[in-house]
Parts: sequence; C-alpha cells; structure tokens
Amino acid sequence: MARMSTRAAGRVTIAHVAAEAGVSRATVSRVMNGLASVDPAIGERVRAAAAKLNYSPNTVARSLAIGRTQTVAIVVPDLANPMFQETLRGLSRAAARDGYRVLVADSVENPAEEVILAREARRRCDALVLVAPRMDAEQLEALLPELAPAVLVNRASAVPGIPVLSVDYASGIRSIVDHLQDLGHRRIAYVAGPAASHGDKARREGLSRPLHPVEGAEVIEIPCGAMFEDGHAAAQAVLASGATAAVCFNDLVAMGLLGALHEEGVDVPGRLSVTGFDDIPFARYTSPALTTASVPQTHLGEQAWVRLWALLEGREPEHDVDVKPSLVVRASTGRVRADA
Amino acid sequence: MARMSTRAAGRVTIAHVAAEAGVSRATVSRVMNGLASVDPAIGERVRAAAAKLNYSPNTVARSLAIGRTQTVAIVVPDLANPMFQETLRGLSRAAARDGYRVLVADSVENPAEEVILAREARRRCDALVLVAPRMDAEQLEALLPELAPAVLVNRASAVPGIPVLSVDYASGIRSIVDHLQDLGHRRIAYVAGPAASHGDKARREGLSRPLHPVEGAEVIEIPCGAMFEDGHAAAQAVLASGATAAVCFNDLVAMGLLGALHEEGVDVPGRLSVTGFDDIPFARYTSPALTTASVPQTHLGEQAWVRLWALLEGREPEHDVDVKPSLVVRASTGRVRADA
DNA sequence: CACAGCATAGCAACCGGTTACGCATGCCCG
DNA sequence: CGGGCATGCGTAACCGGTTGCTATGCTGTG
Repeated sequence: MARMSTRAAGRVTIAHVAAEAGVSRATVSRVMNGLASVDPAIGERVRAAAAKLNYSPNTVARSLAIGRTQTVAIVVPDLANPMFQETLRGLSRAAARDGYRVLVADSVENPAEEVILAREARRRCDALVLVAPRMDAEQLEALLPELAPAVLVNRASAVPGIPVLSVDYASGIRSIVDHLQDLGHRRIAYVAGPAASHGDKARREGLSRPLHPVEGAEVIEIPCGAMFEDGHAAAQAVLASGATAAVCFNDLVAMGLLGALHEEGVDVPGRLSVTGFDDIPFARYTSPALTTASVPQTHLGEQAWVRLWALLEGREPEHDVDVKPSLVVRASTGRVRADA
Repeated sequence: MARMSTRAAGRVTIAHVAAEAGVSRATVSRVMNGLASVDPAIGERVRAAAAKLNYSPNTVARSLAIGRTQTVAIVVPDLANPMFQETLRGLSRAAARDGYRVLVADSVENPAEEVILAREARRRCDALVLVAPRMDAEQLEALLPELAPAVLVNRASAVPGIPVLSVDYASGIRSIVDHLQDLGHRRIAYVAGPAASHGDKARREGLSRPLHPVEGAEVIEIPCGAMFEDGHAAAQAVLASGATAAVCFNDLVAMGLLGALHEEGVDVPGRLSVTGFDDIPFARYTSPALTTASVPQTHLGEQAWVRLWALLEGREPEHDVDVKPSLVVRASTGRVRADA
C-alpha cells in the first residue's frame, strides 16, 4: 500500500506553475524569490498561475538546493523540566522572528543517548543548541567541534568557535546564603542536587566560599536530587539536621520540600526558611511564595539564538554570557527565631 | 562572505564513499540502507570506506528522494503553558521511539498567526499535530483538510480523516461540582476562563447540567482568564461573592488564587474550598495541595503520535479519544463550615 | 554442453527546487 | 545605421541521495 507522504499524489510543483504561466521553471523560481530582472507582466502571470494552482514550494527541495534548512535543533535532557522548557521557548520565539523553526530532541536524561541525538539533530538542521548539564566534560569537548555551528547552554567549555551561555551558580548560591545569614541563620542545610551534575558542583563551590564570612556559620549537606519527589522525601532529613534554613538545589526540590513541610504542619519561614533556585514561573505562587535566585532561562534561549544567527550569517558572535542570578526575596525566608 | 551552512565545505557525500570503495553510488546507497542483494565482501568494503571517511548521509537529500522527512510538527498556542508542554513531551517521546523528530511552532496566542504557522509547519514535515483551542471553528474546519495527515488535540471537529483527541471538560467540571456538593457546598463560584476558548464553553456546559441536582445550589460566575495573574487578581471578587467554594478554570488560575488567599490570610479550605483543572505536575505541590480534575495531557500527546503513525503508515487510525478527566481530591477542598 | 534462471552491481532517471551562463532582444549613442 | 551594452528569459547543471531497469557473470539443470 502506498504510504501517505509529503509527496502527496497530485502535489503541484514548480513545473506545473511554469507550464500554466508559459514560462520556464527558472523564471517561476525567480518570481517566487522576488529576484530582480523579471518583467513585471510575467511576474504577474506567474503569481496568478501560482495562486490558481495553490502552489507552495517544496521546502525540502529548496533546502537541498540552497544548502540551508532554516531550522535549528535543540537537545535538552528533560522536556519535563521547566528550565529547559523556558530555554526552548526563548529560542523558539527568537528564531521564529528570523524565519527559523526549531526541532526538539529530548534525551530523557540519558547521557549516552544525548551524544547520538546531538549528532543526528545537528545533521538535520543548520545549527544546534546543546543543553547537556550531565554530559561528561571530556566527551563534550570531543563532540562540540563536529556540531558547529552550535552554542552551549548552562555550562562552561572552551572550544573555540562555540559560544557559551553559562550561569554563575556559585554567585547565585552566595547571594542566597548571604541573605540567610543577614536574617541571622547560622546552621544552614544544603539540599543537594544530582552528584554528577555540573550545576551541583558549581553550587557547592558557592557554598564553600561565602561572600561575607560569618562567625559560627556552618553548612550541612543533605543528598537529594533535582525533582519534586526528591525534595519531598528529604523533609525528614532536613528537619533532623537542626538547620534553621534549607537552601535547595532548585525550585522543584524546594517546592517538594515545602509540600512535605506543610503536610507536617511545620511553619515556613517561622521554624524553617526555605530557598529555591532558578525562579521558575511557579516559584512566585507557592505558599509561602518562594525566595530564590532568578535565572533568566528564557533570555538565555533568546541569546542562544542571537549567537547562532550570527554564526549562520558568517558574522562574529557576540561575547559569551555568564549570567549572575539575582536574588528574589519572597515569603519563604524570614529572620531566625530567637528560641532556635 | 560565504554563509556557514549544512553544506559545509568538505562535506563527504555518497560519491566520495563510492569512489573510495570502488563501487557505484547506488551500491553505497543499498549498503547504507541494508538492502538485500549486495555481496557481503563489497558490503564490508563500503562500510569500511564510509567509516574511514566518517560519512553520514545527507538527511535533506534523502528526504527529497524518498518523499518523507521523518519529522512531524506540532503547533501550540503558548509554549509557556504547562498543558501544551506536556503534550509536546508526550508527542516527542512517542515519536522518537519510531524514529521521528518533532518540530515545534508557538503561535504566541495569536490565532491569525496560527493558521499561517500550521500551513507552513505542515509543509516542512510529514504530518501535523494541531493544538488550537482558540481558533475560530469555521476557520478550523476549512483549514484541516489541507493539513492532512494531521490530528487535532483538545477540541472537537468532524473533518473525516482527521483523528481527534478531545477532553470531556463538561464531565470533569461535573465531577468537581459533585465533589463540592457532597462536601455541603451550595454557593459555588466559577472563576471563568477566556471567553473565546473552546475549553471555557465546555466547562460552562458542565456547570449548567449538574450530575445530581441539589436543592438550593447556585453558581456565580466570575470573569477571569487562564493564567496565574488572572487568578490572583480575581481573589477579591471571589471573596465578595459569598461563595464557599471556587471552581477555577484551570490549575494556573487556582494557584494564582491560592497565592492571593494566602497573602490575605484566608484559610483554605476552612473558609473557602478551591479547585483547579488539568492536574499539572505542580498541582500536587501547592499548599494546600490542589484538588483538581486530571487531564492526561502527556498521554494525549502519545496518542496523537499513535494516530499520526497509523496515518503515515497507511493504516486506519484507532478510534478517536474523548478523555474523561478524573477527579483528584487533595487538600484544597473540605467540608463547608457550619457557620458559613 | 547449452541454455534458463538468478544474483549482483551499474546506469541513468528522478525527487523539486536554484542558479551560472549564454543567447536574444531592444535601446542608446556615436 | 551599426556596434555595444543592459535587460530578461531559457537551458542545463547541480544539490545528494534513491530506485527501476538492465547488463553481466555465475550456477544449475536438461
């Protein structure tokens, strides 16, 4: 049985239009692309023929001929994660403004798959945005050159020609810790992320080098993860740690923790202050609203496009970006209690 | 200056491999596609040549030749909305399992743009998933035939050959109202969605035909919207209405409302019960956890793929789906207070 | 031993556009 | 009035694969 396909049975091609208008295919092509040096009268005849036949050019054929697909790919580790969704959205909207479309590939948190996907996605498109916080650094360096033009989001690398958009997690964490210490907190729990992740490593670094060292300050580390459930499950350990504040790996973990604390009847921030990281859209609407460090992920997606666009146009891309997250104080943090 | 492009300077083509292996391009093609009737020895030589030259076939050229792109498009009104993100994720993962990739197009809530986008996206791909809750019904019917193969998500239509995956919003709302009435609520506020949307119309229908009519029951309608801010802004109106329960258009509105109520110090569910709709991943982690009607959007995305896949393979797609949302009772609803 | 029949690889057309090049036409100007 | 040049369109090659048809060589059989 015949497969349904792009090549639908009676699909009208440029040859049909040419015949209808009584000109050559070349002329039709020139008219469709608005190229100069075609007689206005003929141009009109061609447009009329195209309209009559309801012609629209075959994108694939065009791509093959001109060597560009007008499409870029983005590879993310998990489409369920709000951060990557934001990046995708920023990229998609920015690219759309320049007439480009976006192909998504979700590696479902599988680093091995990620390499395959990146290669394959890149081959289908003109350029690639790679978001791979878990990928082994060495493997990444080896992979990057063959992906160009490409940009790397959310982690550092030093491959020439590959723009990097990174987030200064350490500085973000420091501003959070600073804020908590200002409120009098001394014993702080770090509800940690996935051990293998670049982001977790960077956050630890921030914890170990406080901005304004304070007498008697200490950080207790609590192994956790990156999702709601992880935060929810970590509640007991956090409470048992004797900390007066919990600095969570990200907003999802913080929300999971908040949920568990609410179920336990623990007062936030009275008994325990809680902070997140990322400032996902939902962070503003938790109860209490979440204090967090804002990472402008949508903006990173847009900036990724700006750089890809420069590379595609043969221009020099703008300088790399290293965003400093900004502290957003909401209701989930408060002054440490006198009796604590 | 030469543009960077898919056609990189020294890109190795099938002709190079053929030359290297001392065979024709046709033979290389057959080997690469694992077609029968090629001498094992030659097959090995070709594979060796391909490996040596690091050859990988040009996807665009292949697509042109075989008339398939192995890509499907999805058009959504707003990539920031968790519901559409879920659909995208379900689609993307299911399609990936069958070797297909997904192109996304975000109409940014612009119905006019939506039509253009859908046409264009469809032309680049083998098939289309259309999520267009706001699009005018007449326009939709006119558009659908030329999009085939395609499936329509989240709304009804009767164009033959276009599978539909719809959600029975009315039934979902009825189960929520039922639940509230069981808890003793009589005066219920409906915090409404966008007037133009298909979903809002369907929900109203559910409200007007309760499952188990109850003496003295009444519904007060409060105009609102579909986002956090809308729900947040509607808090005063809800409180002023004298209702003991608020049925929100969706989870986002409910979360906005919960946030405002928390700020006002209003006890939920003591003073006011609140329900959402959709059961987005965050609904479980609000405080209090949100009672809502669960719409399996990821599943819809997967089912969309199953049907597209059938159409692409020339098979008869499975019957249409009309999901009945299931009530998920959490902590944001409770028995009406005696003194209310 | 001759010939039918089959397995295998190459030729060439094709997918549907784009574009370098060349030819024909007409205009300007010497 | 003729040469030069600009303009405008068609011819054909090309993008990089796939595939129907055919030619060749080998095997098996009568």
